[in-house]
Amino acid sequence: MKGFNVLHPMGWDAFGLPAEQYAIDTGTHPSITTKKNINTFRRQIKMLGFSYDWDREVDTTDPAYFRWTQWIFLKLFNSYYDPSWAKAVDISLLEDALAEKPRRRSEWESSAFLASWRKAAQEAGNDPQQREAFVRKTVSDLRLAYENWVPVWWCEGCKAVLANEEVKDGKCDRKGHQNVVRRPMRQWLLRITAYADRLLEDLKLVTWSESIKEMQRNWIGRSEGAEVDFEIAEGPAAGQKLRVFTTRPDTLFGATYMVLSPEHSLVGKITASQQREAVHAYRSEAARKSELERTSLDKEKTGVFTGNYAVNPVNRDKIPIWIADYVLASYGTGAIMAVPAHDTRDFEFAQKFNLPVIQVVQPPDPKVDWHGFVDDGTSVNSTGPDVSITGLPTGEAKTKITAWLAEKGLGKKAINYKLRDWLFSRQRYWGEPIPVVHCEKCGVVAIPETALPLMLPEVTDYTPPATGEPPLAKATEWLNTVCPQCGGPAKRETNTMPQWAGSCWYYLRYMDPKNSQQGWDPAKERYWMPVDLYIGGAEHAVLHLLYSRFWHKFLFDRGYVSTTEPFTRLINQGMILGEDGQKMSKSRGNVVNPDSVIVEYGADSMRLYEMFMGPLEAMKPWNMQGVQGVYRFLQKAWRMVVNEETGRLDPAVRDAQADEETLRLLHQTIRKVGGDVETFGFNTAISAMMIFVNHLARQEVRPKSVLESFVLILAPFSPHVAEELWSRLGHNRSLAHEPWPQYDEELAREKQLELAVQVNGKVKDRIVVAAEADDESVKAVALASEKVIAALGGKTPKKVLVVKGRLVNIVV
RNA sequence: GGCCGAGUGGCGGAAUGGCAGACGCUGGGGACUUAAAAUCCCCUGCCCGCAAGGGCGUAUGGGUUCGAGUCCCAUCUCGGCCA
Repeated sequence: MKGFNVLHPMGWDAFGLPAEQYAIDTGTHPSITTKKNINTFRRQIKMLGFSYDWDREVDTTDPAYFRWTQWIFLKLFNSYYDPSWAKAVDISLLEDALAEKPRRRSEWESSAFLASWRKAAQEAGNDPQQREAFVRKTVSDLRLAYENWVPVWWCEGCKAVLANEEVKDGKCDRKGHQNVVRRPMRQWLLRITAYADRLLEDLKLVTWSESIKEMQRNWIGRSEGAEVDFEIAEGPAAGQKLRVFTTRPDTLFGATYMVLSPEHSLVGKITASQQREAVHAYRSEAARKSELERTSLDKEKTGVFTGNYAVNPVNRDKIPIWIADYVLASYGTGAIMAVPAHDTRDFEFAQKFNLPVIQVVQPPDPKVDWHGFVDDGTSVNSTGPDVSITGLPTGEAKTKITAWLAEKGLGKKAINYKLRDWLFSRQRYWGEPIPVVHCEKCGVVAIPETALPLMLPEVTDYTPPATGEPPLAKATEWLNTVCPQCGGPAKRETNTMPQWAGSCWYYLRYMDPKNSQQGWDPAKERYWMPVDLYIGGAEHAVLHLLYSRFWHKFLFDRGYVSTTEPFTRLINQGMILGEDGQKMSKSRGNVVNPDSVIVEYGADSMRLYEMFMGPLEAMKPWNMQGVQGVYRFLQKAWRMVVNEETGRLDPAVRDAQADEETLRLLHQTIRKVGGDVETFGFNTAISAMMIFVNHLARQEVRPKSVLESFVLILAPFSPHVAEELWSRLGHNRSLAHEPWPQYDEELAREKQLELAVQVNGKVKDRIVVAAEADDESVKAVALASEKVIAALGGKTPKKVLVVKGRLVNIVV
């Protein structure tokens, strides 16, 4: 109606566990269940009359779709991240550089990153075989999609690996299974950490709510500090370096012990024999706990002494090395220097195990206790044989000690992120197959793009083998294949992609959904991108939205998209709760089924009520009586036009001139509704339309032109009723082709205004003045009011304030 | 524990620093009807008062301002995310 070309699509992100679980339980192929559910959702959505462009419908489980998900995976597999250029680059450049191929020499010579790897390759030796092995390892280590053995959450109940975010309170968040343990497995990972800084930086380019941005910042968790090397003091590992990350290098002199995470690779080597048993027992205990349990502040601290010591580089002190589960292998280096005086967790731990606490920071306020003081202050007791930071404020102390460490080769400035690489494989059937094979001779080999889509094998048994291998391992015919590189025997990758994969790029497919030659046509991409408005639940704040941004930036680097960010504006619609104010759930029995609401009140009432309930972003409870309310409004709007007795146009509807008041209200309503739509204030837009209908329904003459304008502004909210009224008003073309009504500022203007008159801020009277009256005459009318004179009680006003169109305040 | 957000009638919620409670629901009264539903009209924040009228009110306490639901400080409660 406003003449914009709007792409308003709908699609289905349909890979995932529920359909697979159902398949395991019933033997029904997940694609059948998925199709059935899609059909139900589509029917319900169509019933509500949303004007989605169904020609653009996508389904992430459709081979014509996931072919391109797999294609993006291959692009990731065939790229490395070049920090000196801060972008992803085709892996062939790395290969050429390491092999010193003349091809693209000037290109690879200009990368400092490639230069350092070339140097490493030269140092690997001159033996061609050694050299080749080094190149091969380096190339596979630097890919953006890579394999690694990682301790992952293994759910005994699901027989599947869970992502960190699927484990809540040490339980499986999907099915509530209790038996979740850490276990190392071969996994695929995507190097999202390479993009950490850009994902952080570019948040300033998008119009999202501050809270969502903040969640992403916290999730990425960038912190600046230093890496410091301590030396192992005793045993066979003596002299080896134990690296820690700390955000507080200024507190190094207060380090009284060290803590390794139980999983740390050095634990075995450094543990003294008399402590071996205790350490082993503690490690297996820790494997069962979730990070939440382990790092919770109110939890009683636990830990075991390894029997070994480390040397503090700043003062040569020998300090004991412990292991404790409050240190996580996945954060920093998996080891910390403990400064109990100025870290809450270290302090608790030291108290419990009677470890020394040394003050090294003086709080700015001398009344504040330094025990457990974690903020900035002034360094004290921080003088060693070679360096001193005593007397320096925290900021300067950090800089000085870090510079000293770097100079002595004992450490360096470092930035650490909480963000981990994205665990990108699942041991499941119902997901996109990862398009690589494992060849005995060539290792991991990507299948050629022309062989995509790589289909899932048809199977009858969806249960995973108890070995922990994915279900696809059972499909032997599919599994055994030939290597695309050497033609020898090879096995297909049996892991599938996680549910997030398909939804990472679906917005791009909407722009060109039927293209069989490419994922999307670059010209169409340039025309439509970026997504102007993205509406979704806040539950996607960190995962989907971060993954999607990561893929988009990667595609940008490789030249496949033209924008650095995919979603310009993001709005999080609030959740609708059940009538009891609780989250809707089958078990609570408070679920509202749209089908039955539509049968009783119609689709327009359902739509209108959802918009009228309150602000779009707020969480709000459903209320059937509220539906009844908007239903009444629609009925009234209907009767304003159609006579219920005759079923024809009401006699009050005439080709008449509208009176001044009606016309004014109409133009005010058009203005209000139009403005509210821009700001997503649907609830107040509907309220304005209610006021309009309440007025017009009372009129004995209802000018047809006024009704027509009203029906047009009602249409986006209540399309079915509006179309029908439009037709009853004598039109035989859909109103969707009509222009949005314009309002006339002059006609919308009030001619007379009622102003409040306050004496010392309290309302004493109301006066009516002409809208264009100047301040002086308004003042005069206000001061002439009897009630005002009475309230003044003979006193002379000190000041009289006139607020245009609002009120007069008389100060005495 | 940290970060973010929010606290307004019986309920959902309105309110560019300018008349708090728009609009809707609920409840009450009335009209129409044999009756009911639907519809229409009136009332509906709390307290005092027969009334006219007055007082108090946006979680709590303070502050800025002619004027604060709105801005600032502190506290409490709830929600979300993280640990």
